[in-house]
Amino acid sequence: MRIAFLGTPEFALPSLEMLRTIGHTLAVFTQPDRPVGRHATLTPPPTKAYALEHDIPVFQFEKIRLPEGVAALKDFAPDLMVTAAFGQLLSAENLAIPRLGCINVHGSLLPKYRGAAPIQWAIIDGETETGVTTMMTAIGMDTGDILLVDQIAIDPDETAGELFERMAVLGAETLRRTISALEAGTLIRIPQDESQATKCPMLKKEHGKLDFSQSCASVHNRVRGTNPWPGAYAMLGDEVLKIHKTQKTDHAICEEPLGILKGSAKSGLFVRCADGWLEIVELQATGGKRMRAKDYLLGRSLEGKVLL
RNA sequence: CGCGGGGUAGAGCAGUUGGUAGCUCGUCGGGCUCAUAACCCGGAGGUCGUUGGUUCAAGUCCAUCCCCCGCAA
Repeated sequence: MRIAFLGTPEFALPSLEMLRTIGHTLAVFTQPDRPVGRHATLTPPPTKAYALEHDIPVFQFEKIRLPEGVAALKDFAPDLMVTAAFGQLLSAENLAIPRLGCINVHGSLLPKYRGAAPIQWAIIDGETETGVTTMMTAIGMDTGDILLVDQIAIDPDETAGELFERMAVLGAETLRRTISALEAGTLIRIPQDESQATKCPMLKKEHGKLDFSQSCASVHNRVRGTNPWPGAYAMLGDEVLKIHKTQKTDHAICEEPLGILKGSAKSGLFVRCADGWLEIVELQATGGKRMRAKDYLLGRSLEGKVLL
């Protein structure tokens, strides 16, 4: 088949690779190169880099809904369109181009966690299970009919980055099964139950701000759900302290103020949350490298200081 | 040339007005203890990121380059 692949970040790579390996004729449509890093170096999206390596034609549009995007799609004349973390909304005109329609790979058990960062939000919310859903792309935000679903368990200490990798691989498998069912004519479309639908917002920097008036579990989930991006943090005086990794403890609590720190290079670093002490395992001070909290404490003490 | 912090022992840091480099941990050896994230004694380990300059003397001042990181995007 001729397949137009619309995807941008790492999450889309395993799916793209799967399609190439199977031997479909591909074209990649992705976001324009973006400035990245301290010197704002213009960087191509991962799917573009992959496509270039494998001689797959690449098209980049700010908005594929606009006439040039539509024209490019029509020009490629795809049988099928596949989207995976594309990052742009499609128009009815876009969707009408491929004869077999458009399939989306989404990182949640729809209709829950519609939106931009379903994997992270599932972890932040403390979910123990999530999954990949393939669906017929519709005009709304992840509202199309469900095709296939694969569930996956979330490890209690798993970070969003780790789950991302596993789900990207799973997503490719779910997509493979979906397409082969499509070719076999055995796909069943199941409308989403709107009453069960939830939407999650795009993740912003502020979503990484920790709140120690919450439970240890909530703070821990926030830390792993925002790792590696945007990263969890708290204020230590007027400096930002990034917190990369935490661990639950069973330390007894008294009347300590929330957010207060205790510990040493030997024992480790602990912060007081609503219902207990949470160990801070890895952190990063402003201007410093990411390091184990115990290493950080070799050079300076945080005993009695308070995180806000 | 977007703003800013930093490169000193294996690790994390300190180093005051320029004058033979310190702290905590680890490590090695010895001791003590029922035991310990315990304690005591002793040792090894650094041409202080690069290159050049100022000076009787530079980790410390100046210049340059390399590398790491936070913010912003």
